[in-house]
Amino acid sequence: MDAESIAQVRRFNRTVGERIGVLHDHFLGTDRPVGEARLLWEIGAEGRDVRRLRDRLGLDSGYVSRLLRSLERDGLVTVEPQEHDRRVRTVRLTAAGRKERAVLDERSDELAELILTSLNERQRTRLTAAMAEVDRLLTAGTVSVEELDPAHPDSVACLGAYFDELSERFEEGFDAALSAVPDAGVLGPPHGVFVVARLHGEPVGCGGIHLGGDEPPYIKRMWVAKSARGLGLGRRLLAELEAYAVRSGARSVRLETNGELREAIALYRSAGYEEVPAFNDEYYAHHWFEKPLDG
Amino acid sequence: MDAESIAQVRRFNRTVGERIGVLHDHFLGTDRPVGEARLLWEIGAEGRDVRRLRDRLGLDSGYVSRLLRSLERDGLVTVEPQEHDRRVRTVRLTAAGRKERAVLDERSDELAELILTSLNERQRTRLTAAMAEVDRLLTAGTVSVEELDPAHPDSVACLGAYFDELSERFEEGFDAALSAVPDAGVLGPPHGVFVVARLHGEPVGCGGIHLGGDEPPYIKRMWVAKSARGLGLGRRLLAELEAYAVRSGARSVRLETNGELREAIALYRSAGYEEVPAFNDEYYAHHWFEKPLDG
DNA sequence: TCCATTCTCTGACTTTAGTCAGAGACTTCT
DNA sequence: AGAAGTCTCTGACTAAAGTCAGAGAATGGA
Repeated sequence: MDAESIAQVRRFNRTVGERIGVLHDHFLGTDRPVGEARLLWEIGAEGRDVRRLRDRLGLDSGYVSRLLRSLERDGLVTVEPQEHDRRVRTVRLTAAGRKERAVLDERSDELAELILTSLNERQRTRLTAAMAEVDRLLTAGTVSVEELDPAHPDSVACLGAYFDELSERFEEGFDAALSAVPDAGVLGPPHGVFVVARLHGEPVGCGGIHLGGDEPPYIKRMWVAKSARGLGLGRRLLAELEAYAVRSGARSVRLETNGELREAIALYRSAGYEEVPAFNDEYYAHHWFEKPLDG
Repeated sequence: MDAESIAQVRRFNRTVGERIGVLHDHFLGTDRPVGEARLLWEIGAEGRDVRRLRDRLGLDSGYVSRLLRSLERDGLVTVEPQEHDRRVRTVRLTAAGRKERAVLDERSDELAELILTSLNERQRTRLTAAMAEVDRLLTAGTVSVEELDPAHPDSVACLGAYFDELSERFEEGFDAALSAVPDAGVLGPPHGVFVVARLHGEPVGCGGIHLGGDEPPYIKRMWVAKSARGLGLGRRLLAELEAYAVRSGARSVRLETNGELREAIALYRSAGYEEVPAFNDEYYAHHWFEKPLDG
């Protein structure tokens, strides 16, 4: 790693820590300890399971419990057992809690404004653009990719979201039953692998590969959630699947795609895929690609 | 302020807070409470007065005192009365203290590396570029500009640094005695104003304007420290001085500059200054400018 | 010289933030 | 049905972080 990059990151950490970190805690924590405020914020408008809260904030279970008790005493939240599993408890904001949360929300806005007001129009535009870039790239660094059973709830959630998106984007809609690999099962072990990307624990992308005897392996169901686009995640999932193919001794990989999916096509081309004649009769495919693997 | 900018700043605050803030404290605070570590860091290689430390970190005097006592017990710092004012005490790092500080330094590097390693080469370049931009603009937002007596030590420091820089940049050197406004005093009240820019309390830029009877006011001694360039500070100082001219009822302002000072010339042109025939006999001037003020 | 002010320190506190070891209610697996 | 495991909670702690009211030394100005 070159020293100049490291020095730049350090300068950034310092400036941002001073300018935002400090202000942030001061702003949020005026009426209420920071711990409680963070918790209140993290509960969200919909309510959340206690264990999720703990995970998200990385706190001890006893500690969270105590914080919740304190918020409950102040009438800001209610804690009730979940319908289906009465061990798990769900926290929900009361009307007062929502109000308090709205105050935090406002404070966040004020802080943001405070940062922007000292700049002129042009600087402001540049700052927000640069912040968006930093935000995107830092977020990209926290996405994890793991192999998962295609039947795992998170895999199923990804595939569902993918199919929904296809229905929306294809003029004729999308029916999984017409698609050549109707059962996602073949994408999992033993003849393949299915990977899921997570951001803060939430599944935000997936992809699978199937090893088919003498034929080159076949990549399918590549998807990235709208909220996680622009992070280079598609490329990363693709690389993961190709690496698996290489480990399995494959000399090339194949995939096909629909003409509507322009970003995907661009990704495949830029990742070294070449268009080839149709190698299957996938109903929704317009383009067939193959990439040689020299690993 | 538009909502989208605010939303972007908030997203940024959140991501950065999670990714850097949290890691930062964890990294620094492994052997030593965060408070002590921050203090140790802030003392710096040269030593620092206790009250400056307090100011910089925004802490209670009793608290700082206690932290220092703890660091002293561990043999990391020495605290001694200042030469000239024995009420003020100066903290200095011992050899052991410098060693401990070097460890913190290394941790900072490691944290920076950690952030970069999860990215590929291209993303890394983009990230550091964007960070530099954010850093610059956030810093720009904390620079304050105030009117100051030209004889104030900070004004004198700026002018000294300015003259040193001119000596370096002009092939023939620079001698203030040959310059048309030899006494900076005329730039202060009652016939003018002298402004100094500060970043974290340190003077980093200056400029003065002199109202000369029937002639248009005359801007002189505009300077920005190397460490503070790229923040749009020159433009800001200029605007400040022009605003003063407007308040004084002037219809235009004038200035002259040396051909070596290319950034300055570019700034003047882009700020609306037009080159005019020489209106004085400043020894070091090559270009004379005037800008109409319609305020 | 005296008085107001500045600066740092000490003692006596409080509040936050967090850890750890169970206990008890509930689910899931066999 | 019984055992093993999950999830949340309580009690009993500790360490860190910070506040507040003086006390005491030193300084600057009238």
